[in-house]
Amino acid sequence: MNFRAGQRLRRNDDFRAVREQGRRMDCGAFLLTWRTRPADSQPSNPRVGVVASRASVGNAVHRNRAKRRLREIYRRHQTFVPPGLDLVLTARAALLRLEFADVEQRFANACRKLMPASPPTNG
RNA sequence: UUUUGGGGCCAGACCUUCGCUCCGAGUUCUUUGAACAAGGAGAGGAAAGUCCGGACACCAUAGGGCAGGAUUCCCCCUGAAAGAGGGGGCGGAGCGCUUCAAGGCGCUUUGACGGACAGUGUCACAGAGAAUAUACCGCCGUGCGGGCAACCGCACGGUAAGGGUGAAAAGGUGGGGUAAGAGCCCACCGCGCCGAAAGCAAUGACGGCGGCACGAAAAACCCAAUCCGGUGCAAGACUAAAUAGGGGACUCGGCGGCCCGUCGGAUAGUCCCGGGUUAGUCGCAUCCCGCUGUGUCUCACGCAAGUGGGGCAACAGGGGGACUGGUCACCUUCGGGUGGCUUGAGAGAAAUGAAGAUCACGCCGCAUCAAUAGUGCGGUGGACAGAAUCCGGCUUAACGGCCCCAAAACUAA
RNA sequence: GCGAAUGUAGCACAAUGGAUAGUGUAGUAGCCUCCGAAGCUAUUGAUCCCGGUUCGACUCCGGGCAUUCGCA
Repeated sequence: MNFRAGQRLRRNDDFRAVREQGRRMDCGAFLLTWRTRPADSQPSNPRVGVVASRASVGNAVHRNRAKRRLREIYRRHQTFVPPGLDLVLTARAALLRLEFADVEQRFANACRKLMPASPPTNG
């Protein structure tokens, strides 16, 4: 199960679009934000961006660690995410205190709710 | 053996499965190019803070002066340089010994360690007096008055010994001297000046002279000496794409604190409004060797420009070697060795991760044992912290372990 | 990453190196009022931290911490 740079959000515009037009779900350890890409771009694999701020997580070591855990969880469960979606995972303070399996379970539950949803797009 | 202080080193090891970044033999797609991929490499002692110093890049050709900033420079050594490191000298503080005391000697520790007769300013409160010293109490003398007297009061003088105030009271201690006192005189000490053994030097054993003339603070302004052009890899270079050859205002400008000087030139420059691009590549990666060039130091020749010799190694180029990891071949006393080839973290919303197992280590509990140790079982812990242009320092953070040195205490011989 | 600036009561600001660090507002208690508001009186509360210079530090100097800002 690969997870290359092409599957990640790399532009500031992408992050801003997800944050302004997307829907949110609080999963305790992290905040899940998602948005369907516009119809003109061909439907492809979902993309994801990971955010861990210094204020909520801590110093550089903890920020890197939080992002690695979120990336690893997404890598294992990316088949649950429908195509054509952009996700943003924002780390919360509790992320590094919880067990890895616990956080993994929370992401799987969130993806199950994600399936039937049809998030609004601004045409 | 324990404790304390100082210095140095390490920052658990190994295996399995999946994954990330870079390099990539090679394979496929008949090419430009794209996809897949064996294999290899992949965080620190502080990568941190960004406090100093450089390299490198651009801005003027980086020149002179002023302004501004930094440092102290008491000396020697190391270093490319440094608010860098090491050693010494000098001073402060503490402790011990000694002295009547001042002081001296030893040990430890510490010092942003030039200058307070170049100048300006400050020293609150308290206190009589705080920098041209000062007479409140006290001490002493003379005169007058009172009292039998001891003595008391007043006035005029002398006096810095004593009290008291303060952070600090204008050399200290002892003796002589005096009406009482005072470097007024003497001895020792301190201080200043001169000479000087020794030492590369700072410094200075020791000797002589001066009777004291020199309060603190320059981390107040300042003065002296030395150094510094500015900006920082988001420096900067190149390629591609896109938009526009707009509108308005002003003027010689480049010029970065200012001036001189210098350079360029109206098809010029600055500012504002509006519009567009904000994509990619390079910069961007081990260490050593002086071969060539740059730079720098030095010696010889020369009036000079310069020429020649030698030293240093920060930068550019080229060559060679070493080390780390890997691999292949050979040898082997099975510890390893020799040779060939290859590699040297380099991201860009930013790679080194996730899960599991074993061993070693620390701590806790239980069992075994008379007790400790040891052994067994179970639990638990591993900090501080993540490269972002590179290098030399400084500072700060932190769990634990090992080694060395010094001091003290205890035990044994 | 590189480079700057600022830290004083809960909040907004003062203080030449020298009394017990002030002012407004907020808080608490009391007075006033039928009850509140306003007003009056009293009171609590602070120099970001650690060192150094000085007789004496919010102030001067050094180191740390925190916050804010700028640069393609």
